[in-house]
Amino acid sequence: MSVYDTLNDMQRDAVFHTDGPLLLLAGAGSGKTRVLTHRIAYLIEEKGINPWNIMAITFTNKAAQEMRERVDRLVGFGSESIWGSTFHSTCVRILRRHIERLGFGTNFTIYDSDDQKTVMKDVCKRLEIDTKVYKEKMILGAISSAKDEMISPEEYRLNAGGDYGKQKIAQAYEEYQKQLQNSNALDFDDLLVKTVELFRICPDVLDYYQERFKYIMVDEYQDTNTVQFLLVSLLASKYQNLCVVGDDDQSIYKFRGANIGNILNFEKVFPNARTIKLEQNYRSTKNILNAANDVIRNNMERKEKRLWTDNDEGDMLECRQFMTAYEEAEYIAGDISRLVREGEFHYNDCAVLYRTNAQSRMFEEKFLMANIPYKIIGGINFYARKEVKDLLSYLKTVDNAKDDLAVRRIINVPKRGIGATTLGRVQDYAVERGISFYDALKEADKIPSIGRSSVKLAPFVTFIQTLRSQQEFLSVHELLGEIIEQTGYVKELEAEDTDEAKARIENIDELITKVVSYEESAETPTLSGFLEEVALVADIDSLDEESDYVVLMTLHSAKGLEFANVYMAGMEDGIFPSYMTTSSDDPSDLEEERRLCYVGITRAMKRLTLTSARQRMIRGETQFNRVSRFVHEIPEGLVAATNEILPRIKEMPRQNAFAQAKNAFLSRPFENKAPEPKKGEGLEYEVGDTVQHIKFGVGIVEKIADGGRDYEVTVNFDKAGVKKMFASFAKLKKV
DNA sequence: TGTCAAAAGATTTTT
DNA sequence: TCTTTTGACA
Repeated sequence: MSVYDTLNDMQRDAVFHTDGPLLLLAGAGSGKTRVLTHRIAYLIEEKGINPWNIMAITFTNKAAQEMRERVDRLVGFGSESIWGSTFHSTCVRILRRHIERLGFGTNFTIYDSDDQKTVMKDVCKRLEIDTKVYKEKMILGAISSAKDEMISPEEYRLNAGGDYGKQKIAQAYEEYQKQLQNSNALDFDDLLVKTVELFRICPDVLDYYQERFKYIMVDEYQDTNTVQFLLVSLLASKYQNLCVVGDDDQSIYKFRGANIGNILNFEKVFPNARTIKLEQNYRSTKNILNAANDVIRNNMERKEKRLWTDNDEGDMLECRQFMTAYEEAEYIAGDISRLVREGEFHYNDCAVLYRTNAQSRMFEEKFLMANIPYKIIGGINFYARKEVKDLLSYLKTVDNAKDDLAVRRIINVPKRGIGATTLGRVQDYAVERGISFYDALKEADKIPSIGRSSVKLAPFVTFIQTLRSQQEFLSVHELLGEIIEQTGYVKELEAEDTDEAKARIENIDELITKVVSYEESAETPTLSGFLEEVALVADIDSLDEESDYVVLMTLHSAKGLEFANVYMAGMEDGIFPSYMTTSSDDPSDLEEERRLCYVGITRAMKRLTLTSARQRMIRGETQFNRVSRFVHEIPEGLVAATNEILPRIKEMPRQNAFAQAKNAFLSRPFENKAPEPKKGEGLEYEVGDTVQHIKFGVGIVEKIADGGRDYEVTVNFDKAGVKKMFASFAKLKKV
């Protein structure tokens, strides 16, 4: 009996197929993590591969950590030398060693989206781009998409042709890259782009990593974009030992450049690739899985497959509509309280999933009132909060004074009486001489236009220089402490004495905790090391299964997780699927939403509740929404409770909203206004048969007529008399 | 240079 | 609705 005997045939196939390219199409809950960990274990134990030669790319840092732990349990050694991380952190690690070949310093900083926006604002000002016409965000979006496809500024300009707008973007793109280079900074996309560039320009470096990563595994492959694909194929091109795991039905990041072609064309790029499908689900009950299957079935662009499970039928799905989002949240809070009280679930078995982060607020409020421990994942990244970023900027300035953004962010925090005019003059001086902003500050007394303002700048420079000189004998948390002390940052907040200020102090305390725990866990803790770790953590990485709390997050964040008891909230047309996709003329947008719904449903192991509200406040306006079309795609037979709304109306809708409101009130779950044609399947009864109807009772079929898309059935009911109805709608059962 | 109020913008999802 | 940005004024 070996550990591999517990796998099913398909899984075992995948584990034993170690050499040559392998495409693993793994449905939701089909045990792909098990396959990956066993595969790694097999490589190490049976094939004698050095763990050092194995690379596993996962979607989050947490997933990588988990994988390592599980391999450790199987093999007992070597798991720590497996290279397991996300695409982004992999690239950072490589670039820290070799980026000098591309003209950057190895201590480059990583710009987050806030930083990007600041740079872009500056670029627009410099190029005199009217940001009312070309929004910074839109330009950045265009640049990001270009980078996803490895399009350089020059190429972008050439592709733009005579299009004035695109020419402008090309200009901005070029200038933006120049600015980043000057600041020795890379944005998220650059991490990938520069790594591919590095491999292309330096075959010796590529060769080194090809030798290093003889066995490569990529998880969540359906969400990789073109650059990521290039990166992987470059690395794998020598030994071809590449195993990618994905599920086209769970591709939910197209908006971020994910290229589903990476899955669909895998066999073309690697002609001798083997494909293995995992279709047995081990996670969910039959009812939940069937619901998921019936929803995803409506997508046209997909590889046909149907997951199955040996698990029990399980409970029916719950489906509830409420008057307001308020009541919806109250119900979910109450339901969780009840289930925990009755001992059926723990808090950490429960998750509330929603489409947009904004929806979390209501739940937070209700959970607080109901005394339910909870954790919200996502929203504003911890490290993006103002107070945290301020302090990090100090650390960054000490670490790498080329990071102009960090320097400029903190130069007047706390207030040092340094204004925009002075900063502009320093900036001009820096540009003139081709030196960094900070270096210009150091020479402030030599800048003639500044005059007496240089007196204000000097203490700042001295402060940073002092910290730098102390850096070698201070630990990171001592350094941070010094900054907080010297700047009086916390003192200032304490003086404010507002709830908001208190929350900020808490965040700062948490930052200190994070620094300390970094120093405890890292082998050789350094300032740069800490800053690097911080730049790439996702909120989801902080999720911990040990703590007993309910998790609240977006459907996107939920990918790859599972919970015994799942609530999908805000199941309303216009929310989910979002208004943007329902009004889009590209039907594939809606299909992505449906995949997101599929991801949501398949997170649930035992119990799934879908909720919606008839009226909901959005941006200060009351909206009336119908129950989501996705809910209608779930067969009635799988659902227990449906619409239990009491017809009480708290306030009359405004006149102009009346028609909209009427529509919403008229819509009920499961009353499909356009029933799915099920003609092809035929009917289980014919003329003369006795049938059962859910409402009208027993009757005899008198006539079946071809009604075009559906059959029109005439039935003479014992009690209700003769009725005409559509077959797929009436759901008649033969008795 | 700093403060306050008005105006604009946002809400689709994220490394 | 709530937050962020802008602009006027002290």
